[in-house]
Amino acid sequence: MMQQKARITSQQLREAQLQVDRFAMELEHCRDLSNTIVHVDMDAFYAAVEMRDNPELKDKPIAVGSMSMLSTSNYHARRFGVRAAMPGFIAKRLCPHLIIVPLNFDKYRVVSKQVGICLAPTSICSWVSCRIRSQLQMPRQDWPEERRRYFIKTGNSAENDEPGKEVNNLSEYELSASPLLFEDSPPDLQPPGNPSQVNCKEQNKLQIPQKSVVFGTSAEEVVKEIRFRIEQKTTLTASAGIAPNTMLAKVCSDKNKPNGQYQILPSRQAVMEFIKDLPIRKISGIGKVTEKMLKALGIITCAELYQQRALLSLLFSETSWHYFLHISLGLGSTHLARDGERKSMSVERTFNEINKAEDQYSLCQELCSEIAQDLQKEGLKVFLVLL
DNA sequence: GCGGATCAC
DNA sequence: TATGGTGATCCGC
Repeated sequence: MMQQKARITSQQLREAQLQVDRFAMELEHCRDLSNTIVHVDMDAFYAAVEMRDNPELKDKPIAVGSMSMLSTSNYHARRFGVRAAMPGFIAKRLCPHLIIVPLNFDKYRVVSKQVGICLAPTSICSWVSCRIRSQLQMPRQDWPEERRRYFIKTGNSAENDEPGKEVNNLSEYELSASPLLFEDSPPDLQPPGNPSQVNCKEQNKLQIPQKSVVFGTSAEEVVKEIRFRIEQKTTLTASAGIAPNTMLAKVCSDKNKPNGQYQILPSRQAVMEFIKDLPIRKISGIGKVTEKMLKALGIITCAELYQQRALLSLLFSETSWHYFLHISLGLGSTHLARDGERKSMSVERTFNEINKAEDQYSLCQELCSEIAQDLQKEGLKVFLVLL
């Protein structure tokens, strides 16, 4: 490639520059800032689940996997350089006290579904992968304050509420208006009969709500609400990114990790400001090899990627330089469906098919019951309310 | 259409 | 002692 580069004449480069800039102008013309994409990412997911279920592991450096291969580590272990995809025996050398916990996929799957349910009532569309990365498209209309109010759990009652235990406690009101649509909602999360009783009197139980929170309706607030719901339901924390497209939202979700969120406001200027000094390696799709190739051309940041756009169009395939140009302009997908089909049952599929469907209601009903059945197989019980 | 390379997780 | 498994995409043949 370097030889190829050496053969490029300044004339060729000028022509390439014109062609690329024409294309860049078209892209700029089509820039869409009207969507809000949220990327939710669980913090050290497997390790967090293991720590939650075994308090002895708290405050200790742990990793999940085996002596041959680790899937992830907690933040304590990361201080020693212990990372995902690292062989366990090497991690042991870096951190002799490291505790390696074997994988429990069945457990992660259950928690994953729980997190998925936490997304549903705040969004119109979500997608949850088995590894718990999830993205969702908003916006929700303004809901009444009661619907955005939560009581904060106290004590240790947060973990592992048994599915189906609290069915009897569901009130008529909760079924229709509660943000919690699942059957196994802990009783202390029920909406207030009287919103003013913020500092609740004791009810001779430990798990009495003492404080309530109300989330706003901005994207930032909705995402805070989602993370709050996840933490209340699973005792695990999540980070999130909010941006006008999926590519940026994913990068953002990493920015204030763990247990934080970051938003790129929907303006061209905000996007460009964020992109400017961002190392290209942070972008999903740019791996070790591509990073190294571009580094050889003097490209580390997105701004440099843009500067070299003409050269890149001569050295790389069309798909590749188009991809690079999109990145350097801060452009990305503004919708979640990649193609028509996805294997896993998901709310996203529901959303896409509803959009196309002639008989929206009956299809929605059908797919919702499918989702419910799916979740029941995992031992979770849900109400799906068609509005 | 197939296999290799790259990438995400 | 010991460095994964799977699926997606792109590319060249």
